Amino acid sequence: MSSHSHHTIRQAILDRIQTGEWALGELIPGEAMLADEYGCARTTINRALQGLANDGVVIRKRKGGTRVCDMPVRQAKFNIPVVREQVEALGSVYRHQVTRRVEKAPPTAVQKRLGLAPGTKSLQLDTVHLADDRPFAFETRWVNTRAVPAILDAPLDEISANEWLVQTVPFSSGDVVFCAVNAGKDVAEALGAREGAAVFVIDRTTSLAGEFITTMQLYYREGYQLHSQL
Amino acid sequence: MSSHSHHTIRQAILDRIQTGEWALGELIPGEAMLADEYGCARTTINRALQGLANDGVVIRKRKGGTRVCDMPVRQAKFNIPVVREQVEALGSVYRHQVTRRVEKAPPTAVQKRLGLAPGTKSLQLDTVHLADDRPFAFETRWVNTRAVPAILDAPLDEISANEWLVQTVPFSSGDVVFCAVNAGKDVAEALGAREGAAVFVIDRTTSLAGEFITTMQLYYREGYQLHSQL
DNA sequence: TAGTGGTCTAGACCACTCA
DNA sequence: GAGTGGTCTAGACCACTAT
Repeated sequence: MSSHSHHTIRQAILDRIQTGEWALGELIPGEAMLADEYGCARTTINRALQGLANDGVVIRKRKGGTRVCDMPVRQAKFNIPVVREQVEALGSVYRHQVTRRVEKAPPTAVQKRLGLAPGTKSLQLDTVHLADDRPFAFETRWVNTRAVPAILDAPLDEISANEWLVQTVPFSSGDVVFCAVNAGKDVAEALGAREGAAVFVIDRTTSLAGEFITTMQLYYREGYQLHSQL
Repeated sequence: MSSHSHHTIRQAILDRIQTGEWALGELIPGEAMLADEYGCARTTINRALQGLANDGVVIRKRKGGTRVCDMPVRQAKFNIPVVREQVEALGSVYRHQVTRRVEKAPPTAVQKRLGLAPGTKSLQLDTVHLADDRPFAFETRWVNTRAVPAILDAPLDEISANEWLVQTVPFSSGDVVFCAVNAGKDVAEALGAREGAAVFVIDRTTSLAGEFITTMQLYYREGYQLHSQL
């Protein structure tokens, strides 16, 4: 009876795919048939298959049936934690320093990203994140003060802009880009690295309800790695 | 009362969180209560909330209720496609070249990763992936021939090892690491880049049913970016 | 121990899409 | 037009855990 849980059935079906019972791209039996085979309700099969579809293992189409994904695209889910938590997870003491704070009209690239009218002022913030007083990451950020005016009064020496935003504007959406760059003079200096060092970068722009909030680049110190399961 | 779809309700609840109706870390009403409020079955509320929990927006505990996640960890889901598809998605012609193919005992680091007994031979493969005959990525790989003996007879000049493995051993699990490194002499040469260039690396080890299949590092050409939504 | 989420069921209807 | 997945419901029981 416990073999009727959608988890169990999902794993059972995955096994049958992995053992090659159904080849890549092949149609697998319909929900009704599987429900009959496993002796459970169709709803349960549905959940199991939706889970597999969500993981990219199968593709489902109404009337088209369910088939094994013929070009399995590996999906990896990453957690992008607040820097302070990363540092503390390493057992180090976190501290941050705001190295620049100005209000001015951003360069056009940033202006476009934030969807601002030309000449609109924004808040530019550079922050160095420290682990045990050694540089851990360097952050350059522009904040759309029109969307989040309250940030001008935030105590950014006590709480990093990132955390302040997370607490104030939670669950905004946006996009992320990962890449590698050679450290320029400014980044190298902030991180205490040599110029030209390979640095891992997270570039992120977030918005809420269609309004852009902030855009930032986070340069991690050398050797940083981002882990995930797949 | 209006729309009873779990998508709609999920969005409605998310809105109520984003507008601050429920603060970070705060308990939100139980399923039964929400079901009553929205005039739908508890099952429907359950689906909506499970979705939000899956996205890290809320945390749910039996008896503890559902509360807004107080330290929102941004989650990003990435697709890691087969290199050929990446190249073709750019509108370029894909080709690959196997630059090294030897069977020998791997260094201890690789031996441990693949869970091999000391001295066990493995297949080492270096591959250059080309886009319009220009280097796109450089791959170094070790394959556990005990787990996948058939690869010794695979036509790896026609199909890349990656694709052959994907088709032969689909949906294996494993882990991924992203990082940035300065190109060494070999990588620089393979990619046609200068030594020391910042290179984006995907390091991946996959296994199936507890047996390690393969481990590889994929070095992308300069300027490569990995995109995602959050 | 009581309360909350987790899940299964049986039945129903709908929406999409392939032929 | 017909077949398949998508979803909602009402009810039931279970499993976990906070108090």
